Amino acid sequence: MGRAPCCDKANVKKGPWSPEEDFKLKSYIDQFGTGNNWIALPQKIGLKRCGKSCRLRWLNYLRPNIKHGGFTEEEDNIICSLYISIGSRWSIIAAQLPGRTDNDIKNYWNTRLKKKLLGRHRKPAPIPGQEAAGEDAFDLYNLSSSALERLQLHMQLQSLQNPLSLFNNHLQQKMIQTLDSLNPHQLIAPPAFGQAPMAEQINPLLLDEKSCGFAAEENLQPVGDDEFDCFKEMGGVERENLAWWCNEFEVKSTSSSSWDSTAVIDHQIYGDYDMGFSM
DNA sequence: AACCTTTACAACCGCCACGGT
DNA sequence: CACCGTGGCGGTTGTAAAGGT
Repeated sequence: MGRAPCCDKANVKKGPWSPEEDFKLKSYIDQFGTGNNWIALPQKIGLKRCGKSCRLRWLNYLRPNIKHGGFTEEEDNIICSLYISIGSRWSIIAAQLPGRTDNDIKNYWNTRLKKKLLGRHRKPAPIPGQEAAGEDAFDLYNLSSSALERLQLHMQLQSLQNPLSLFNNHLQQKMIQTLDSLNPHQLIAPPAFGQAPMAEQINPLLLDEKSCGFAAEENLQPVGDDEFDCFKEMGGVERENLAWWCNEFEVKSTSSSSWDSTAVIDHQIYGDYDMGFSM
């Protein structure tokens, strides 16, 4: 037996909110508050809406000091930094951006930022019979799409900062090949791990006050024991083997090397990714 | 002008956590 | 301790607008 619905679906209006509905909801909440009961609220004010729908409407559009659109470059930086480190925890990300809602940020990421930063991945044809050996090979395919996306994004950011390092590192090249040719039957051979960056270069990518100025804010949950969620998914990979992932990532909020995709085009690092997206 | 595709964003859905009973 | 109701969250869908052919 399934759970009971939160409201009577048959008698509930769906779709876009009318100005009248907005007015009813807003003026009631302004006057009486939500009463800590969203489910009962629409009945009180005579709205044929689900309580959840009322809550969403209020939180995303009607409550005071909500900003829509016009994301600044600084906000872009914060969203990207947090997405890399904690993934799609939009509510946490939204908590760092006053006036922004998780829904807004999620939409913005999915429709614009992601394309701007990652480009469009041209799915390659599978290569028959190509398999890599190695007893400690790890299967990138088993990473979630979110984790892959974050790895890819991180590599992109690293290339922005230090384009030459990309070509000096065998593993990174291997990873790029793998991301390009990924299919369910392929494994990647274990790379040579003697080329990890020096220890002092390793930055666990925790966003600190110095670089971003928001790590100390109370709403930001710790990213974990100085590692990325996406790295945690690679259970079979030894931590030190991933050291190269952690080349210092500096939020480039002060220089011209911002998140502008044109910088990436110059380097032509990812030929398989269309970085020509412009906003 | 008509049609098709892409983009942007509002809204819905279902799952999960939590507090009250 | 189990159950229930609710809030919160992230993923997904629907759709209008914009752009392209």
